[in-house]
Amino acid sequence: MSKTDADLRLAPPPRRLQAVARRLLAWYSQHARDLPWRRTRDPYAIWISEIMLQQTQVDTVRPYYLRWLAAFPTLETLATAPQDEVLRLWEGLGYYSRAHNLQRAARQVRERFDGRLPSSMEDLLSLPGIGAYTAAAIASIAFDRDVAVLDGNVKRVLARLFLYEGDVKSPNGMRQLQALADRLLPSGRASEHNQAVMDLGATICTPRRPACDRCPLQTLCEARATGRQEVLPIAQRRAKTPERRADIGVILWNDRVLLEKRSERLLGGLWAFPALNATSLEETASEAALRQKLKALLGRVPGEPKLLLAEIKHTYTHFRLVARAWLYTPQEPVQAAGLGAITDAMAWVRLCDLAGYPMGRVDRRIASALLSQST
DNA sequence: AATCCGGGGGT
DNA sequence: ACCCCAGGATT
Repeated sequence: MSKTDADLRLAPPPRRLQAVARRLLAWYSQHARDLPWRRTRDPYAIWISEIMLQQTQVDTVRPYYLRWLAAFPTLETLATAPQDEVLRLWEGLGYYSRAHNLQRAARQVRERFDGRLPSSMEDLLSLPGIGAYTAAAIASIAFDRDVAVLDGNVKRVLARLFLYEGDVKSPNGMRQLQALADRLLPSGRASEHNQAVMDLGATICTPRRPACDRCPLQTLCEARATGRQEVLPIAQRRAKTPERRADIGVILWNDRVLLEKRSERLLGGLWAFPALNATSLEETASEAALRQKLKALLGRVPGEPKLLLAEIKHTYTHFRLVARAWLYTPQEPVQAAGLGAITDAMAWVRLCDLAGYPMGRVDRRIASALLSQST
């Protein structure tokens, strides 16, 4: 294995690490944020918060966390909840596999660990949805284990503090920084220490325009000393997202609309209006092609679209979607053929019940447009 | 190692 | 328009 120049410099002496850790704890004792999941020692509640906080900011998570704990106060209530209810409470947070994995893990904990969340890294890592970061966070915060977390905040703080100029998102960068985080961890104080580094990254050592003048580590920071705090950490840029188009069918029959339950990985388990997605980047989806799909679903043609209900642009992680939602109001009864095709993955849903069906952003906005239009 | 997976917030 | 976020799973 070859080490890069960036790696070679990443070996601060123990004395300096100690000084950093000491100042961090002192700062945290005065400036810790008051967060709902810091008012509990319940491992289940801490687990929920950590899953919600994956790739999601504190202010976004806060209301979801409170609502979730009210609906599912214990691991047992989560394990036995209907999937639609779990997804409904997750709706809007994104990365819906997190919600699926939470419930799968809750059921595994019931079977394998007597209903109590395990405290060892090995057992935590064996649960779905729990990776290196989350296992370390739960082990340290809920169980006071001496393990160091490494998340986006920690990577940024360490890269600046110790002038790490490698790619912090590469496997090698992760390895180097995890080793450094491990060395920095003061024994017996993992919970406070980990949260201190993350709070510092979230409030002082921010991605842009860090507030070095308020930083407890300003005199110990190599990036600050060399004026590099705005350019570190270095991470590879993501490619530009392509654009895709879709035509979406809103079939209104009496006071009901047809929904499908998605089985794809994207938005899996959520309900959606029947859609025809363009298969290639250049191809334009068309209302005519959508009508063919709807005919297959209904067993008959849905008729001409009554109107273009909405045009919605939405950005996902890897593409931008431009979607047109067409409203169809078939005159002939569709239930004879339609209900024959109804499975667990399809439903004719009353307009007043739409809120109870978990959906992604695009379909929820279509549902809102439909509700405001039909009143 | 690269790609997929959402949605919101900040600049 | 672009980057970031208390990342993990899959290929």
